[in-house]
Amino acid sequence: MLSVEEQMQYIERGAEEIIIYDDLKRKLEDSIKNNKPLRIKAGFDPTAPDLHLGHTVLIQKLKHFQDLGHQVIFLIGDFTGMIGDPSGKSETRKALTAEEVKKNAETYKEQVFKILNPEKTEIAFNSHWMGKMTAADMIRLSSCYTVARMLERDDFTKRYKANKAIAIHEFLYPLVQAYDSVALKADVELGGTDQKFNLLVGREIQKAYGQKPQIALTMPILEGLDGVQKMSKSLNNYVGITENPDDMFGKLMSVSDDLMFRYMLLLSDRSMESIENVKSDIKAGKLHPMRIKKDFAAEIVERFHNRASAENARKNFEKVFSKRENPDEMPIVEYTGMDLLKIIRDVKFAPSNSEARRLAKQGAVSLNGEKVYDLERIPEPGEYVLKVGKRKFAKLICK
RNA sequence: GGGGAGAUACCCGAGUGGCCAAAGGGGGCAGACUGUAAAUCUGCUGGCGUAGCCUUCGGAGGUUCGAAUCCUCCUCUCCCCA
Repeated sequence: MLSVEEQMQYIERGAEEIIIYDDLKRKLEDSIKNNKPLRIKAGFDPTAPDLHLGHTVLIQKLKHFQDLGHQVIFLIGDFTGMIGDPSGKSETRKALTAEEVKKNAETYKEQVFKILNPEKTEIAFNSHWMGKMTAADMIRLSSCYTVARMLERDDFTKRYKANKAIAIHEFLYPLVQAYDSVALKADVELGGTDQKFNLLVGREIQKAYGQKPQIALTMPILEGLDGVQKMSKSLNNYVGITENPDDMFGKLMSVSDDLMFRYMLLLSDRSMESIENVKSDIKAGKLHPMRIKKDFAAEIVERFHNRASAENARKNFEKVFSKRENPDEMPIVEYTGMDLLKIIRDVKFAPSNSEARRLAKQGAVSLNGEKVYDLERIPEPGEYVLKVGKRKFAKLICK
């Protein structure tokens, strides 16, 4: 086992904040002394089973702990998921059934184990203990925390001040999450910076239940492809880890140069130093940012797929976007006597006729490279490449 | 329990009887430019057989030639007082 200092160095890397730093050292010391691994908890919401790169920031940190020989606990918040959380700015989350949760959990495992070692990972569902909790238990739990302290949470304060609704059960969620730490006897809980409050509540509740408070370790929130808002599925600015190589590569290439460095810091294993070097080389004109970006995109694709598909994605990208050629592979569709409008609708290149007409009007529709404005037209029999917008291609066979 | 304010398209938000498919911004999409960068510029952004028609302004009724706008009831949210 590595020394405390060595472990700390590894743990600290990329972390936003560690509360309380010195306590973590102490826990590590004890762990070494007693040859007892620390219990590292991270919770995930089962409502969105598709993980994206934003989640992987946290999962990689879990992996670091795992590499150091600690016990990683992957907690699935199925209890909360089954209740459904109508809060927040995003649309109402619907309550999930037990089956859905189970299915989502399976998907989760599949994805997470691309990074974590399944043999060494403990998977927990909070319904195991939350489901058994009685109303009396819940009230007892609630009594451990005050409204004033609850309102310290940033988003609660904001919504409160902005006269937005806060439902009572939203106050309960942090408590439930905190109680998970009690049930799991967590030594450390990981979360994004947006989880800081909840992680801290965990400390308080653990104390109230006679446990030593966990260490709260926060990781930065990864910005989405827009570079401003956090990466999330609902904002559609994400790169899913199960996406196909071409999309993954393309999305990573569409990112701004500044964001690329940020991604490198949080998603790659490159050292801070090497990232700084690349940055200054680009500034000095020694390196072309596009080259670096391609290498980086390939690196990520390789992690979730393999080397061959990463290289293939790079080639496809260069072909379609750099050289403006057609991709090697595209869906083949066959029609007889159908006009373009219907064809475009049929291949789902446009969600409505109006939208298809709009696209044509704007010069976004082309057949064999020639722009088409009249969608009523029925193509002569033959083979065409139909292109709509920048990235929708189909091989069209008309009879 | 009492009093008041409010619910508008993906989001924010203007609109208080016809000129409203509904200003403006954000987002999104498309085109130009490029490194598919970013930034910028331009256009589009409910649906349909695009002439014109149909459905939309929390929900249900009503008044009116005509309602997002007026009335009644309902649902939900916020504020103040208790």
